[in-house]
Amino acid sequence: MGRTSNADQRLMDAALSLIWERSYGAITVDDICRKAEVKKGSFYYFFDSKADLAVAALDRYWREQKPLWDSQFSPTIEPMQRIRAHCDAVYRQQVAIKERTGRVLGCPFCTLGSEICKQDEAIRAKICEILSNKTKYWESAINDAQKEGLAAPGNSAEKARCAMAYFEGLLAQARLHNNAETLASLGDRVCEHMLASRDSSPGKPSSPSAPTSVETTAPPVESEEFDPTKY
Amino acid sequence: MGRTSNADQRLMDAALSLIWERSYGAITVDDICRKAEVKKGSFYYFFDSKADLAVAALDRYWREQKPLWDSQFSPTIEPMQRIRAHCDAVYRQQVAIKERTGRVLGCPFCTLGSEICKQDEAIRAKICEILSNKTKYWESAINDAQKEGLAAPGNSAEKARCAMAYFEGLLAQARLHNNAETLASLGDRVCEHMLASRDSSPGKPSSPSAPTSVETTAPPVESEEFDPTKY
DNA sequence: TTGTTTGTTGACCAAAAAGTCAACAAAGTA
DNA sequence: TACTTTGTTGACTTTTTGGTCAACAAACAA
Repeated sequence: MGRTSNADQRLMDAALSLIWERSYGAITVDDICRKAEVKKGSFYYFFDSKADLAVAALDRYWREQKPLWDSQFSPTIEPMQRIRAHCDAVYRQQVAIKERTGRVLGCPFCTLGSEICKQDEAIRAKICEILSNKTKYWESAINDAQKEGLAAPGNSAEKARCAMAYFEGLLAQARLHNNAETLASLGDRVCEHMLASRDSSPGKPSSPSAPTSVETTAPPVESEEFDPTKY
Repeated sequence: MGRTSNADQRLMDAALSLIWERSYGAITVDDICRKAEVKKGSFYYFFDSKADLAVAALDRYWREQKPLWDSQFSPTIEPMQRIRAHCDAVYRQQVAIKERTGRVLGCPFCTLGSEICKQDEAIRAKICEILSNKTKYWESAINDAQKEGLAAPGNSAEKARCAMAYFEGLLAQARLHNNAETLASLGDRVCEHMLASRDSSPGKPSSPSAPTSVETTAPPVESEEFDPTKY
């Protein structure tokens, strides 16, 4: 066997919380080691780099959260109630986080995803994978709600994608303004949105373009030379 | 008078485009100088730090964009058409950006705001200021639409905030997945959202809590010690 | 032409960051 | 007990980054 350790787990915990609170680019390997109370030598014993650790930390966090999602989105619960309860839980989570850290932190996956989507493909792919899993819970609830006439008809995958965009947009706003109270009505707003939104492409029965697919076409040329601001 | 220069403007342009394409934390002063073709000595002649430059760059970009917004949201245009045209323009902009850079970049203000909201108060405040300006255009269009019965009644400031959250959420999603085509229906979705969404607080005629106000209460204690992941 | 103001440059320094490694320590095992 | 595996440590090197500065250059004014 040999010596045992949980230093790798302490590193993942520290990395996730620092990334969530600050940002990926703002923290260093030393910061993570300090918070985890692990020496740098041990860091490189377990992980190749900060990016490598980040992927592991995200994966671990999602695996930790999954049972909660399974219970919140249990088929034994009324479909719209699943989403409402989830939103309420997220609201309470953000309030609690603010009480401890002084800050509303929003969604770590979306915040980090926006930050590094160009920088690190492994992290981006992991975030897409997790978000795609989350979407399945929403989609399933919407399907069930539609069968009972509790949600507007239409492509449920598209509806889930849009509802989550709305949900995540409100979370990002709360983070920026450091205001959790705008999330008090999160469940109301999101449920209302799904009740109302018609399908944007009513003629098409099945979606021709997979919405979760990743379109990572190569840049046309060295992107260093281009200037996105010229529009 | 003395020698003239546009190095400060080249620096602002370079900074904005690098931040937009990559992220704030991923770029260095040297990166910015290289792209702007300015030596580091000149950088520090004009700006105190990367954060200082970022604030100036954001301000400059918004002042450049404002005339476009004024024309898109002109009162001479049908209120819902203003929002639709704006969404369409953003869609086309993102397509064009992807063609040149190989990437859908989303909204620089929201991406950066999410990244640095805890890190740099000056940048955060500037972003809030700009976003608050943007909200005014949406709010005014919604007010006019409500007068004509083209949008659901209710607190227009709240409605503008939520519509923008939805809009920005879809943009962030497009950035993460590097897929501009999900934005093709941006205008449809956003307009439908505003047509449908009732007021979340129907009893209250005026909003008691200002939604744009920034709630920056001090952290309860050294936030270094806390762990947001324990929820 | 001299002087003043404004901007430019490259060499330089200091600090911070990443990354390496030989020696050591703890656990189980033959 | 000796051996093997697994993990820890702190001192170390290298690289990157931020930041400074004296000397120089261009523009205009007296």
